[in-house]
Amino acid sequence: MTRILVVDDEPQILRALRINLAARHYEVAVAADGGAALRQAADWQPDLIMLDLGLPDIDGVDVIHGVRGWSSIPIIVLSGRASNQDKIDALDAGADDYVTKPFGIDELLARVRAVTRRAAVQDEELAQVQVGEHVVDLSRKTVSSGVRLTPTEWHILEILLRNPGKLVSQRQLLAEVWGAKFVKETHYLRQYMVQLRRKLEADPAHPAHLITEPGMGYRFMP
Amino acid sequence: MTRILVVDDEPQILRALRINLAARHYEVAVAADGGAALRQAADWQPDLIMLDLGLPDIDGVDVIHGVRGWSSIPIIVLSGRASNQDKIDALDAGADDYVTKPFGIDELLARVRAVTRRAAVQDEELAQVQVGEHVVDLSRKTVSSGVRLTPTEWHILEILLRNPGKLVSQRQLLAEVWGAKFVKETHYLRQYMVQLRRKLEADPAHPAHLITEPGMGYRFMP
DNA sequence: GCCGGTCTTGACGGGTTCCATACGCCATCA
DNA sequence: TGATGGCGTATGGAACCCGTCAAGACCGGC
Repeated sequence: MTRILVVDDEPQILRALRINLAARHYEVAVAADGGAALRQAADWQPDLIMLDLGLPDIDGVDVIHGVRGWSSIPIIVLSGRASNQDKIDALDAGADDYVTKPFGIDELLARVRAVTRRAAVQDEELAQVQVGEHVVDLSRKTVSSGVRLTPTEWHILEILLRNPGKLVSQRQLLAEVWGAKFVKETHYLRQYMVQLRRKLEADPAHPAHLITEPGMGYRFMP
Repeated sequence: MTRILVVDDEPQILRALRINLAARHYEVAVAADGGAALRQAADWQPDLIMLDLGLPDIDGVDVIHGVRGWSSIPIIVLSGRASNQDKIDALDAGADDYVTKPFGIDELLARVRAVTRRAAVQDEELAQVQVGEHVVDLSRKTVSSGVRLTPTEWHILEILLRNPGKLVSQRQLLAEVWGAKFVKETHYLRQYMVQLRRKLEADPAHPAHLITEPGMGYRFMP
């Protein structure tokens, strides 16, 4: 189910959007200011953000920057300001679409579908990945032959599998799984890479798919 | 260079868009009706399509369907019809954005950047450089034929490859890789240039791509 | 309160990478 | 022709990183 974070400081708009989106079977969370929005975006990991530019604490464009610093979640801007420069600033900051109030709910929903369409295509393609003898299903969180993974193991494996063939730095893995304060704790990774290889590799001592790049990071080889 | 196909039946709009886009260094092709648009899209392989809905031969939504049948090229719809249903139909047919005439050229350009941004991210990942017999992929941190590089080797090679044909001073290399305090330790560089040439050059004693400029620095020749 | 699974933390051996030193070659210039 | 400076190459030890084992801490369900 698609998770949408709605950010607006007007309670009645928040309420109207929540009801309309929930009726279309979206999962909805709300935030009333920029600080809450950034926190929610990080904690709740929405699939899309609807962002009003006129927030009480932080300027909307800065919220976009704040999110784009670590994520490429689609962002649709809702705004009362119809001026061209506002649109340009928001879009160039990293917004995916810009809708001017007042707007029809049906148009908004169509834009939501348009923006999420691409991301959905990519996710579906990545749903199942072959790792040696095993098939990993990322959306259903299952592995063939009854292999079971712990939450932390899933988290690490997902990051690696979403970047096939690409080097993923230890720093990035530690920051995404444990948080920014743990980027030096490389032995956490060593620990879990052993576990993953034991569960997925045919010969855990000589891994063929979960590869170490000494001094740099790890890599998933399809 | 980004290639944009502009589809509109009004010659003056076609002309205005062509001039404005060309001024921003986009490569532009035009089509005046739906048939020509579908042909051009297939033949010319644009990176983005700007599509007017009011075409003389085919309905704009059907043009979108025609393109989406075989491609996921980004499509921005330009339209005089401001009705909600038109927007919804176009977006659900597969358009990425919908702009209502009249529009500001700056807003349109911002939307072009927003729509092409995601595709651009994927293109960046094709940052491959040919070094003699080998192909170096900077984003994935891989070299063809199983050649492996250490972190320091990567660091030096990246700086050189990102400045193709340009002289990079020893001072700059030492400062970037080891820090400002090491700008005199030129023997570090000699050490690692040997290693890089051994791993990448066909004849390491007579390098063809990783060139020394005596007394000044090093240069990567494509 | 007990128990199983999971996550954190510590310690150790082996291998690789990095750094330091030494030496030979070559071009330039006196 | 000899001195000099910059460069390429070889080699050894130190530091670092990784994989592995093991044990304690934490957390949930029963």
